Amino acid sequence: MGGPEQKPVDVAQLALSCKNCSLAELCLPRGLEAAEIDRLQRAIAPRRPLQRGAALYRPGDRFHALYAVKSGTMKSLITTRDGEEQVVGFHMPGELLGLDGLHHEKHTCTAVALERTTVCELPFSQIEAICRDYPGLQREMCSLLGREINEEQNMLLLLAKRTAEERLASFLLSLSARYRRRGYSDTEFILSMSRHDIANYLGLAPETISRLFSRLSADGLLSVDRRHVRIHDRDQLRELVEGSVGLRLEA
Amino acid sequence: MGGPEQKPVDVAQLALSCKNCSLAELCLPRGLEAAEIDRLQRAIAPRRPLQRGAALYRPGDRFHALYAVKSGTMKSLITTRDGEEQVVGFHMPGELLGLDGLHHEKHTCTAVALERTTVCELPFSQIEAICRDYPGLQREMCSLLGREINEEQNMLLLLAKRTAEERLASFLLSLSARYRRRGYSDTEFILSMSRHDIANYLGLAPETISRLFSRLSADGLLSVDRRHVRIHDRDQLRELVEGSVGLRLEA
DNA sequence: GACTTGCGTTGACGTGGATCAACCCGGATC
DNA sequence: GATCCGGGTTGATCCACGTCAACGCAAGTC
Repeated sequence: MGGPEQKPVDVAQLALSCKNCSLAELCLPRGLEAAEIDRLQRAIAPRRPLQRGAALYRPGDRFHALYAVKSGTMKSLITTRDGEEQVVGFHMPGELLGLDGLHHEKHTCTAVALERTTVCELPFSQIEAICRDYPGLQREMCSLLGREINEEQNMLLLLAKRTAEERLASFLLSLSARYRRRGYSDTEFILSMSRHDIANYLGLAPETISRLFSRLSADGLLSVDRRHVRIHDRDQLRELVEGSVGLRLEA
Repeated sequence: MGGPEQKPVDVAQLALSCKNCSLAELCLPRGLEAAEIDRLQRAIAPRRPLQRGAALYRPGDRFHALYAVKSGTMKSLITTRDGEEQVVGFHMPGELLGLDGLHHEKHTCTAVALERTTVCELPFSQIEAICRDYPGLQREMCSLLGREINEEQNMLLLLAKRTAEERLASFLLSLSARYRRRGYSDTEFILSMSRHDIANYLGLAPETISRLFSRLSADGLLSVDRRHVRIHDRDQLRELVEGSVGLRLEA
């Protein structure tokens, strides 16, 4: 183990090749050299699609890989002893999950598919090995972990300081930006998660989410039909997030 | 750069030697081999103590090192454009800070000393270099980043789901456990942060913290005098955290 | 020892969002 | 097309906590 020739390249893997992947720009290999990408994609294990509701891993499962979403959406959640759940993240195509297993080499989250979802499996032992030879990937990994930490800190602020309305507006803008990045419309999209999941994630009751959607809708900021969302006034939505205070400074 | 002999070893550095350090067990080099520790400690830069209120780094500062607290306490906080602050962590002796700078190589937090505090500076370029040669340190770094992520996820749950009382109880137990780990009393200690900081960290108002201290005190769970805390009934404190539901299962 | 300053406490009061409950609706099943 | 079912909406009510305001007290500072 550790040599450059790990596995024979088979057809299934070629189909998953990072170069051919439409998510190439979003995924792990941002800013890596060709040789690094080559070796990384040789490490990718093929995986069958997950059905809606299926778990990719559960708390206590041995951590052996990171996962990149190819299509579909997943959620990560932690569970307390008495069965209470906290959704800690949603993962869209091109986004990574599994970092919760890095400590102790055991997963602490449950990862569940919100719809039919396929993921790339990136065996962690391979990532580690490549990191040793290519500092570029090591950098990339650190940056990625750092981003996760920064994002969770922003989430702490959201939960500690924001009103329900600000939280939902912020959530919608985040979704919107993520859809834009991968080339979809940023003003019209389908929520892949239930009101219940959104509420849980934002530390609110599902009823509150429902009422807020109605209010924002009545105010003309957006329209909602079931899980179909269309944003009409992104600027005003953004003003809600900024808490109406400040930021008029630079206008 | 990159060779084994980076700098001449001087007296100041010897004084900071990881081997002599009373925090040896708590700090980064847990589970590393002698050679790795040797090289790591040669990289440690000496630093003058920070006065109470002084900032170690600010948002936008170039990230070039991680810091381990040697004595004193620090807090990390993020700031919004309109000056709003969110405390995202407290750092006690033996604990690390600076991970917020890993993404983009710029810090996003402000790190402030809560009292006179000294820190070890671990230049990140050195850590990276050593990681390449010693897989043990690479593992350690990943584990450490993973722990940070896990802890922040637990914090999300705390903010999203817990009542004020549960939050404070949880915070006190966390402090208590951290004091114990470093050999201090876990039932009697001095809070190095203000009520304001605690409240901010826990997403509450300072008045609420004050009232809760009074109540817990009246109920005999603990006694407080200014910043001096003594825990009388740790079990009952723990019951508050568990939310009174469940967990009676295994008793 | 008077004066300030900043932190902490306590009380009175108002409210944002949780909770409880009823109902609606679209999609699946037969 | 009747039945069921899970998710979503809406309304009525309640309460945990924020807000505002007054006050206490320790530690400087002159």
